[in-house]
Amino acid sequence: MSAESAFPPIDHDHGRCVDLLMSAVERLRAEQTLRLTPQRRRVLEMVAASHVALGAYDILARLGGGNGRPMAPISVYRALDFLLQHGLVHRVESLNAFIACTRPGARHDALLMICSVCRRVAELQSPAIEAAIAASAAAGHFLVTHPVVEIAGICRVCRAADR
Amino acid sequence: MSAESAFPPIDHDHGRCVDLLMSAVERLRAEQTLRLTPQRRRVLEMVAASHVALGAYDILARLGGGNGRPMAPISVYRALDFLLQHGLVHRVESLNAFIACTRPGARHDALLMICSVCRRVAELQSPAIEAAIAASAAAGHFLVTHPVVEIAGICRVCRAADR
DNA sequence: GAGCAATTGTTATATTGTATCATTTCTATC
DNA sequence: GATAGAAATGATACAATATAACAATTGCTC
Repeated sequence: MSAESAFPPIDHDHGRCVDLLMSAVERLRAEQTLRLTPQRRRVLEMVAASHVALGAYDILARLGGGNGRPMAPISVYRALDFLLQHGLVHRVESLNAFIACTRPGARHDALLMICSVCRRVAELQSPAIEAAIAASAAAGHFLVTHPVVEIAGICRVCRAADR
Repeated sequence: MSAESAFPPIDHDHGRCVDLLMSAVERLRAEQTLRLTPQRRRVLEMVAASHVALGAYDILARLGGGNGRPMAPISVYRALDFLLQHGLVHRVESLNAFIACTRPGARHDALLMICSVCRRVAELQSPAIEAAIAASAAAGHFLVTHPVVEIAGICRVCRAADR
């Protein structure tokens, strides 16, 4: 996702975002062993449907009236763990929340920008940041397993709206 | 703190680390309005005494037998908030925990490396990482207020011990 | 359809963090 | 030193996030 499209207008057609993600997931599923059960799919769709990071209990609340009785928290966490492991969602550590991955299939660490006004989270691509982290780590003989980069601030849309 | 000294030997003289921090804090306090009350000081010393990030409830447990009855959680959080605001500790988002700042006085965002083996956390200085983040943000017209960088991995000491 | 692994259900509980209002302590000023 | 306002702390309750443990079910393979 380019820097310019990272924070789309608030009222854009978000259905397209979801469709893009789900079709990417379909491709993955067709190719191989991705057991995307109905529950997992519902959680993924829920996360994908939001540009705002959702907490596990947000998801839980919105899934309530699905089939029968509401899911237990542990079930949501289990679904999220699965989705995390398969690179379909990212955990936002500084929010204790989750956001859909914009590049499913390409397993990667996430660089996130988090708008403190509209609360939306955008995924960023930056070889420069990754390289700088790798260089620092190497200098300290530190073996990187999972870099977390979460940049809090104000997105271009909210900055523009503030004038 | 240089990359080489970021993760000192496990058995180094950690008293020196604490002393260095506390004397830096003393200087701050002498210079100006830093109301370092006994409670706040005890929490700071507790955090400074550990290379491992401490959760609020860890601190709570260790402070128990101080004066009279144990502190309430809210008191620990209040002390931590104060210390955060004055740049004496950093919050480790991915651990829900806190680590002493190694450069008190110089208000700054923290770049952290977190060893998943020994659980120690080291603060890193890297203009390159900061510049790369600033550049990415600028490209996306994103106004950075608080960059979070927490690099999980294995420190040089634990890597060496693993051979 | 029998056996095994993976998933989900159920219940309970652990961990992390805040809200609210009362009380105490500190500081500045008279 | 008395005193009033601000800052800090105490006390109680509760909210929000996350996991443990074990039972039941589903799906896959033979």
